[in-house]
Amino acid sequence: MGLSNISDLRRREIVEAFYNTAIKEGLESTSIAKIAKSLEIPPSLIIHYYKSKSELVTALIDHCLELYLQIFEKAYTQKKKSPDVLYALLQRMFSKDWNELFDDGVYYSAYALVFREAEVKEKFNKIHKTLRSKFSELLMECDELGYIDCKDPEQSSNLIFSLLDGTYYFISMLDSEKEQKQHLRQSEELAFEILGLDKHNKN
Amino acid sequence: MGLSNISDLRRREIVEAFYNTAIKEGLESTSIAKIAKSLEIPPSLIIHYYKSKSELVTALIDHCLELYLQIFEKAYTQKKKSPDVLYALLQRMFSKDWNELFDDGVYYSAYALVFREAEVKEKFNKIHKTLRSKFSELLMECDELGYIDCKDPEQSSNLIFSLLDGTYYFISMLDSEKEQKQHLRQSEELAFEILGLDKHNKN
DNA sequence: CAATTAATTGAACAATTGTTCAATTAATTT
DNA sequence: AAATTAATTGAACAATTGTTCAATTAATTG
Repeated sequence: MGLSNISDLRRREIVEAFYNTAIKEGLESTSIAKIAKSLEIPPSLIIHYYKSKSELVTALIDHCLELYLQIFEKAYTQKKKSPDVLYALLQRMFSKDWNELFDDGVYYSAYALVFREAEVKEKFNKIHKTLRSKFSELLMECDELGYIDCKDPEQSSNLIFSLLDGTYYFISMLDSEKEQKQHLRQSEELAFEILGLDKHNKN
Repeated sequence: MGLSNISDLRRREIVEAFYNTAIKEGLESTSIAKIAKSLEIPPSLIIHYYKSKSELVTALIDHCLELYLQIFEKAYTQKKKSPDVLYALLQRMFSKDWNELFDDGVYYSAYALVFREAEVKEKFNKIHKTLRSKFSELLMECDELGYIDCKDPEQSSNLIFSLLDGTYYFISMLDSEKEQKQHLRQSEELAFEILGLDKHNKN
């Protein structure tokens, strides 16, 4: 990472403090003063690195989306053979620990901005499309190897992501972990079906 | 509706002004003063009807969820035979006009509170479970009539809702209506498949 | 070391936040 | 019509909001 000079370090430090404060207090009710307090610096120093609040919010969204992207990237580079990658990835995607890699509260707050700020909409759109097309490529490879039965990889990718996003959306409302896991299992099963795979008869 | 006395009317009026202001300005940056301004009343009158801001937010969430519920309820009571209801409902659910019945920006902002306020979490949970179980009942009826092939209606209901929610989540990031519709069509198709139905060969 | 650039501080700013309260007007009841 | 209750107003509140700016300290360069 090219965080050479002290300026870039401070900038990152500030955004991370923003992120951590937002987890506890909520994105919209996290003020510059609160971030400053958590870093034990004066608020004016924050404005020295980010000219305005909205610039800071933009930086946070970039930070979040980058983090989100990295979580996926990591999964792709773990194993070698495409089918192994796919199998491991699917299993992780539809699991609780995957979900806990990232704070959903902050994420949804940021997501709400999509409806008012075109720039934010674009950012989210870009990341999600990247994720889907990467997954689509993986599906294509697996299909060529005869590991899955997938006529339209792009479509399957979309469906699996929609299913995934919708599942996380729903389980966030649930209190019991048991229920959450049950829903994840159901969705995972359907994901495997979409790909013409039987989860427990890995062939 | 039992909105007899002037007090209840005012209360509703205030919440609706809140909702409408939040559509434009965002939920979190809609202040009591702004709501008051839009109604041309002093802020103190709002606090007279809702003791605090958080009480007002609670009322808005109730309003939103009620609205959301009503949209579904309406669909159930339109036709008589279960299969017709199901077919019409599915088609509407996965359509753009359905999506436009409600402001998603406000909805997601409210949803973000799920992660910090247990009370809000409970409310959302309740509504969504109600919706899913109602739909599940409908599936059961349709299955008994041999219209669909559905081993586990509850599970199918969950999957279809997850798919639906995830689809709306994604298309909110898209600019072009064409793309949005395409994704909706894909998801709708899968929904029909889940139920063992062929959309265009209605039998 | 001197000079320059960058980082940090603290005081001050107007505007807005949610909320309180006493005073006034309007509606309802006796 | 008088008395009581409810609705509405406007002024005031301390606290916090984002932001500016001049002054000071620290780091880097010549």
